[in-house]
Amino acid sequence: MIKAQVRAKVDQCFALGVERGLWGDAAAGSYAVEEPKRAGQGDFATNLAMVVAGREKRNPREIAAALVELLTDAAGGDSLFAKVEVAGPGFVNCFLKPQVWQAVIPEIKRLGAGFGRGTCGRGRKVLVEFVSANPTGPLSVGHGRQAVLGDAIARLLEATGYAVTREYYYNDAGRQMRVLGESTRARYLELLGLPFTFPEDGYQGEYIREIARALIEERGDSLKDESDTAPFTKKAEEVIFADINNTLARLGIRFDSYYNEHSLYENGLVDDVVASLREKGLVYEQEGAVWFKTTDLGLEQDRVIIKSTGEPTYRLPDIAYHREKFRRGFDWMVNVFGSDHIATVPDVLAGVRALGYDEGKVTPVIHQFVTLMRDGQQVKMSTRKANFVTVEELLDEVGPDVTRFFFLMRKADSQLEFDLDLATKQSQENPVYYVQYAHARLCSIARQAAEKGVVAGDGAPDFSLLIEEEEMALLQAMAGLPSLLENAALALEPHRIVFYLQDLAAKFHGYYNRHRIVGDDPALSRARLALADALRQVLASSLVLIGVGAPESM
RNA sequence: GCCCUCGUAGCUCAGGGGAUAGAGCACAGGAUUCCUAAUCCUGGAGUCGCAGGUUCGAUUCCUGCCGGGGGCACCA
Repeated sequence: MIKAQVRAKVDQCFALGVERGLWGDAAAGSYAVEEPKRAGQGDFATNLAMVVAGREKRNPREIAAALVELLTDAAGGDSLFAKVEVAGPGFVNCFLKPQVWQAVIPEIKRLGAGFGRGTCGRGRKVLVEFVSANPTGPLSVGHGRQAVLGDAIARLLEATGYAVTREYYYNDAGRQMRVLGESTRARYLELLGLPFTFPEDGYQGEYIREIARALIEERGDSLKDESDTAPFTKKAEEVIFADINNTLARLGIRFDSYYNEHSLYENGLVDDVVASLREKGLVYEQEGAVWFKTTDLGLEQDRVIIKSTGEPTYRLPDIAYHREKFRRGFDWMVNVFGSDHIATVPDVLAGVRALGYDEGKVTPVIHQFVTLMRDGQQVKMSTRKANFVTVEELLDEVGPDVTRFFFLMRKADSQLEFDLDLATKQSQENPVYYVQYAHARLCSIARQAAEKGVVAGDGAPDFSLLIEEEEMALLQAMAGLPSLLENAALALEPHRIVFYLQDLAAKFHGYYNRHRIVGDDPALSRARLALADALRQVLASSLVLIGVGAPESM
């Protein structure tokens, strides 16, 4: 990694300065090496001198000058640097020799799809829990965002050396499912022309009717006198789960495990949590309910964990579930969910802490809502009335690539406005096609070159011919993938990949329009072709990270 | 009332203790005898919500206020 090399050089010179008494070591670790935003400010810059000056009340530019001397001296003949200079209030700007950047091409060629991937996860086990929608209806666009976000986070972690498990947690018992069964029975009776009562808070979607219809086809009216809702619930769950999984499959999402809340009860793990908490004096009874004394754990109010009806609230199995995650040996647990569930976090973490586990290993990723825009108007959605837009419909309309890309265009914290007008555009300003087109264009160039008998691999391309401004910019952008990927993974922020792709595609399209890749000069053509091939690889690898296709032609 | 989150260009959003704050869309004009014009180039636009504080330096960190969203159930 080039940045790491520069960083190492700067660290080395900082230490050398300490050794020689040029400055103290108080600034160790608190200065930065970064890419300046502006052209002319070098490939990398460090604020070391300003940090030192701040601590020692000295003139930053003087310290910067001393640092420049060290960097140029210590560097010696085979230095990374072409030029190092003091700039602005005391920045030290480093200009790298072109060959340092040019060397990224053979590096990419050598590593192929592995370029950019890292090992900072060191094989640690991480559990990414997402979607976790109960099987009561089709996935809504909110679930869609979460599904895509969770999967992309999982991909980032895999690409940085973590052993990832994707898990879907669900509950197929309880009130919601009962209501689902009752709703299905009501539709069943309705379709048979029999008297029925639809539950007040029932599920009104058309999909319930379809399930009832399927039930009639299978079993006729044999269930008309059934007082138990179980057969209805069972059928509904079956159909809905199949539907959800089908939608997820269309998005390219596969789970490694489905964790059923019910199993926690069957194995006595829920009771066990209550017993453990009770032992620690964190549980008490009041008004027929069982309370968790979260105020003892620094929270504002105590919470009911078992209702007076004897049914646990969602908190209790959630705590038990999280304890199981720890027991299953995960080093890190990432929970992705919508901001409407934000309130559950502190209670569950308090439970985890109370049971003696390190809550620091649990990282919640909370995403804000999605609003759909069509014709400049917000599409009104209401789950209860079932006039919401499903992921399925979205996929029918714009396809999986656009769906995934758009859901990842914003950081999780931001509300996401999904512009259907833009998303359905088959051309021009649709950012998905913009990026994919760059990839397709590169493939096309390679095809054309092959026809003409020019191949990047012919002989050893002379990369020193790649000295155009646009070429340097592309090389630098490509070289930045490893650190970008690592940072995005650690921050659990896949949107950074989307911005990276758009930037890379823009740089390429600009380059393409200005310079001919396969031209009259064979040596230059080979070098540029090698650059194009590396770029194609980087685009493809980055697209894989967000689960979007890399078409070879469009 | 309390908690979380967001507030950056006309719109949608990146960025982030430092050097002239970015992109896309929208708008206006221009580019193709040549590797895909699903492309490129040029143009304008912002007191980075407001007010204090910390700092050599704040749009970035802290506090308060204002505004949008979400939450504060014996729903999940």
